[in-house]
This record gives sequence, C-alpha cells and structure tokens, in this order.
Amino acid sequence: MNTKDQKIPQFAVIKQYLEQQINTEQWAPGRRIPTEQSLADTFAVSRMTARRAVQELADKGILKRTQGSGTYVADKPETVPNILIKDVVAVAKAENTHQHKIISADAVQATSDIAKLMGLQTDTLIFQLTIVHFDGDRAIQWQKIWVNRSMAPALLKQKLDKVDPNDYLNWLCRPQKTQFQAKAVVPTASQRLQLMLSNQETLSCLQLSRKNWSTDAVFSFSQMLHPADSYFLGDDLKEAR
Amino acid sequence: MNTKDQKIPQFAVIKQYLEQQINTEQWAPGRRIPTEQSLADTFAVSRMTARRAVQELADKGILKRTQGSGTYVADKPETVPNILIKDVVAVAKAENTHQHKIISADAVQATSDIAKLMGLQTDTLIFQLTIVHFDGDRAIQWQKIWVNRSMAPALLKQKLDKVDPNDYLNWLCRPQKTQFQAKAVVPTASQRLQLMLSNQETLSCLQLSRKNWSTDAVFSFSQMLHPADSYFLGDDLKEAR
DNA sequence: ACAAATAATATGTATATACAAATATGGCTG
DNA sequence: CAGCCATATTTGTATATACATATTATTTGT
Repeated sequence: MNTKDQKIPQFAVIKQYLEQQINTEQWAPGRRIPTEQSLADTFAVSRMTARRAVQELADKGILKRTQGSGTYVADKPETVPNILIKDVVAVAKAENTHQHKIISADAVQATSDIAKLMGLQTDTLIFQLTIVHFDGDRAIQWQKIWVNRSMAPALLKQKLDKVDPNDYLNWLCRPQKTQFQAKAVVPTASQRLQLMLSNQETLSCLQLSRKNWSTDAVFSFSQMLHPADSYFLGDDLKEAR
Repeated sequence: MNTKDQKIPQFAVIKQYLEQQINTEQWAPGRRIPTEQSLADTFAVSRMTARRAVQELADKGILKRTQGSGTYVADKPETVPNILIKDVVAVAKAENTHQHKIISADAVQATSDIAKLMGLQTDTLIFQLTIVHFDGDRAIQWQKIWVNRSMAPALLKQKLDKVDPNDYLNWLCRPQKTQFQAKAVVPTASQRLQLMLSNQETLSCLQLSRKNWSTDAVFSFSQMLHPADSYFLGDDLKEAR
C-alpha cells in the first residue's frame, strides 16, 4: 500500500483527474473523453470503478453520455441570475428584537382584484389583516395579509397581538409553494404614518408581494412594504469575496 | 421474458417504489427504509441493483444514508425563496424593439464608494457610462455602468451608439459570477427627465445593482433604474397554476 | 460508387462475490 | 448499573463477468 491512497477511494481519484482536466480547460466542452475501458486501464482499476467516476460527473451535469457513442464534456450552464429574498422580520425574531402591532383584523368581502389573485369568487368572505413589524422601536415592515377563510377559520380567535399571525398561519399550513414579486412603490400617507416615516425621508418603498399555496389552493396573499433606505433585496454588494 | 419488463430496468422499478412510499407519506421523514439486502430479496435482484436504486435517491437528496446504521427518509428541504431577475432590456432585444441612447461615456477617477465596490484604489481611472434603454419609444431602463478600465481598454473606441456597451462587455468578458441587489429609490430630476417621466407619475423606481466578476476581479458595476409602474421583479402573480 | 449487411466499439443493466468501515447490539465483568 | 468488548448488521468500495443496446466503422454485394 502506498502512502497516499490511505483514504481516498480510487473512483474519487479518477473523478478528481477528470474534473481537473475540464476545469483547467484542457478538455473543452464538446470534447470526447476517454472511454470507461481506457480509463480503467490507465488507472489500473476495473471498468465498473472507472464507470462510477464518469457516471457521477455525468449526474452532476459536467459530462454528457450517449450509449454507443461516448462521453463528452458538457457545455457550461447558463447562469440563472436570481435574487435571494431576505426576511427582515425573521432576522429580528431570531435576535429577539421583534415586535408587531396589529393595525386591523377583520373579515371582509374580497375585492375582485384579491379574489382573482387568490382564485376565489368575488365577495367571498376572507380575512384581512394589517400589521406593522418592528425591530426594537424601529418600524421595518408594513404588512397586509389576505387569508383564505375556509383554510384558517379560527384565525381571528387567536391572540394575534401576542403571536405573529404569520407564525400562526405557517404553523397551520406550511406553504407548499411560494411566489414572490418585488416592486417599488410610493407609500400612502397612512402607510408612512404607520411606518413612522417623516415626510422628507423615504418617499419610496420596496414592496414584496407573496402568494402562499397549500396543496392546491392559494392559502394567503400578502403585501409587505419596506422603507427604501433601510431595506434591499439580495446580497450586500459591499462585501463579497 | 414477461410482457412488462421490456424497457423499464429493475433498479428503476425499485426507485419508483421507494419514491412512491415517500411521496404518499407512507414513509415519513426520518423513517428508516429497508436495507439494501432486504430490498434485493423482495424484488429478487442482486444487492448491487437494489443499492443503485437507493443510491440514486440519496444523490437526489430524498434519502440520507449512514454507513453501519441504515438509510432514512430525508427531511423535506427548506424552500429557499428567491426572485427571478427579469431583464427587460434582453426581452426588448429579443423582440427587436430595443434601442439605446448613450447619455455620457467618459474615463473618470473612481470615487471612494465605487473604488471600494470594485476593489480598486480610489482615484483609479475607470470608465463611466450612462445609458437609457428604450422599448420602442418607451424608456424602460436608465443605466450607469462603471467598468474596470484595465479589463476593457478599448471600450470608448467602440461605436457605442451602434452596439449596446453591455453586449460589447459581455462579449469581451463573460461574467464568472454576478451579484445582484434590488432597492427602491426616488429618481433624481435628471433621471426622471431621461426616463421621460412626468412629474406626477412614478416618484419611485426599482433599482437593480449588479456586480460582474471575471475570474478574480470585479469587471464592472452597474446600476439600473426602472420606473415602478412598468417594472417588477419575479413572477407575475396574476397568472400561475 | 452506393446501399445494405456486418462487425467493432461504447455505454447500460445486472449479478455474484469479497472485503472494508461505521454503527448498533447484546452480553460480560467489575 | 456503567463501561467495555466481541459480534452482528449495514453501508461503502472494488472486481470480474455477462449480456443488452445504441452508435460508429467496415465490409460486402450489386
């Protein structure tokens, strides 16, 4: 036994070799790589071991295989740019500095807009809540939630000033699918007031809209308003690498 | 040969069985699934064949395996909420309705902010371009780009009013990594003018900031401003499922 | 010279086997 | 009962082999 091959299995050695050839662009995309048998010979292993190395890289998408033809270096994937959504409220909760204030909590008839968004009949009774979230004494989010009444019938009976309605709803029905939208909006006078924004500052807010799906129907729809100067989506560009 | 097993390989049959048990919640997360050997016995295949079925599901993240202990149903993954970034300019280009207007294109000294963002010394000479993008005759994006001069020395010598500088830069250096940030901002007077916004409308814009990395250094940094009423990030919530 | 049949090549599936390594279990001892 | 040790169980690595199937190359027949 050599000194080196104490722990690293042989298929991993071959994988490493293949990845190195590809990453250093010694093997360009589209190039055919050695056959399983030839790899087995060069590395003095059985075909099945060489196969495993190749197969796992194919599973990763680095290689493309076609029976009868051979194995080829795959094209580099398109980078799909997407923005990570930060949840300021969750952050504040984690730091135990979160508080919330229920502005209103009622059962109302769905407007046609909301009904369409939630896949309901217009005038269906739904719950409508308005909440302001605080981090310490700073208002960080103004939120309005519409909730499918049939899926959370006891919502208004909860102690909503004690437990964040979002937490209750998530406990009640963990969303199977969530859809987001981000938009810039000008806050209304009452929103500015409730977010405790002075008139000079922050005439612009980042609004997140969220649609929560249970298994088949829309469970809730909510709009979240964030003061522009204290909130952004995505990574902090000042630090990175 | 039976009539059924014409095409579906045996490991795939076992995979299907396992996935079905998990998806129908017959086997809850954390539950231990049958051992390789026992699966091999029930399906009358060799251990290696049963193993393959289990292994591929483990690779998918549906199962967790630990040597010596067994194979367990994995917890459902946390859904990572993220927003897909739309590129309105690319859309307009695809529809051949895109035009752009260069407002300015100069070599300037980097301010401390920009220098920090791009990892350069303050006062380094960089290129600074201001562009307005149109879809037909409608202004859809105001953009300011800062470009690392040493990585695109011939930028200002290009026919920038003919070719979109973004296209030239992407051709010159395909970004290895891209970092985004989204924010709501109030457009300045000149930005409003260049975006042809009347004073009443759109006091709020969605601003995307993008950092493009080549292999090791920041290649370019840009800020893109979109009128709030005609642009949002993510999916259109009105249609879906 | 062209097309069809044939052979060679490469990946895909499946098995039986052997041993290694991590974990779990049961019993023994103090 | 706690702690240790031997043993059984279970997954991990590796091999040699066989045949299936898709693709490519070659040969053959006209």
